[in-house]
Amino acid sequence: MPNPKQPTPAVRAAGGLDRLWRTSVGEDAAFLLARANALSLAAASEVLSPLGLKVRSYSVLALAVSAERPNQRELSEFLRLDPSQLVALIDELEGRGLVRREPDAADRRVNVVVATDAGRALCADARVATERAEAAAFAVLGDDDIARLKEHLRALAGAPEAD
Amino acid sequence: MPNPKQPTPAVRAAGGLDRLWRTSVGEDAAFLLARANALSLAAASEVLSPLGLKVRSYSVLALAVSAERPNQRELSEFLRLDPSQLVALIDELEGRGLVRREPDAADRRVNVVVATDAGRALCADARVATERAEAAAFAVLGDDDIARLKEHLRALAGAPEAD
DNA sequence: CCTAAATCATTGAGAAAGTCAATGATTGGA
DNA sequence: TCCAATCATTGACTTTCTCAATGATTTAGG
Repeated sequence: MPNPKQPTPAVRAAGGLDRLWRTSVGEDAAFLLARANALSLAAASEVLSPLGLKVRSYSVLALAVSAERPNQRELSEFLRLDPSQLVALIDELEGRGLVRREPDAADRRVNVVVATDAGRALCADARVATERAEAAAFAVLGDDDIARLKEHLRALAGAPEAD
Repeated sequence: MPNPKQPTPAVRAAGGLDRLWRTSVGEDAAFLLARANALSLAAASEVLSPLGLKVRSYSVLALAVSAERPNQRELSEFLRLDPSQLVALIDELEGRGLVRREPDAADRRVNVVVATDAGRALCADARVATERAEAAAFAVLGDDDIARLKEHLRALAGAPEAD
């Protein structure tokens, strides 16, 4: 039996990365957040790609589907994207007929981004796909853990207090 | 008093983005994760930049400081970076004398990445800076909420079970 | 042994994403 | 009416991501 004090080459080869988890980095909340995010992002990307969507374009589409009629600046701020990235994103969605730029009646500088019927349909599909993927990614946690986690993330993410 | 049924232009102009939080996107765990991560990343970047570090290089440095003597493949897997990105990252740290590539005695293909004394010193500074920033970013949560959140994130991030 | 397949670090190229400054149209306030 | 601010857009530039290919080395099978 190998000496457990020093990790043997065999241990290092096996499952393998556990010893790095024991470093300070593995305790760092920012790192955990980044890693969890990377995994969830990868899971979502995978199920969205057959629909011709990326996580980014899906976020825009989903907000365009909502009744809130967001404009580009609001999307930019909410999604933390540069306004110029929004332009490209919306150009692409609009080119595919999923979304429309509607001039704001009250302010002609502003474009409101609205989903078309095709956009709504695709968004619905995308939503069931990502919800399934999300459920799988979060399956390591129990339902009330997930609920608690979401509450905490909402607070961190700067969501307004629940009414 | 304006009719609360329809958001008035005044409301939309004010704090402003609350109504987007009420969409399905604002309930999506993946979105919350992404947004919380973006904020924590921005906070860390800000305090690291005066030290000449980015979040990426700090992660590598912190792991190089640990006693675990990670090699490049392990760093790549743990940090979810392409091996080629590690090369560039380590080149830069090594050029600044913060880190050293040591040939692995047991396998000559492998480089172990170890921090120099200068690297340890800088990492210590960076650590207090990021810990302070992290504390500020997580201050909206109470201490035991933070502990719970970290547990959940560890599970999501694929950390091994605690012993 | 010896060869074949696999692994590690590296290079390089091209796509995607992020950052920033400048512009034209429009609005709102002094 | 004029001036500063705001919105969407463009363009340039940097950084990051993703992939395929390579040389050195190790491992496994015959």
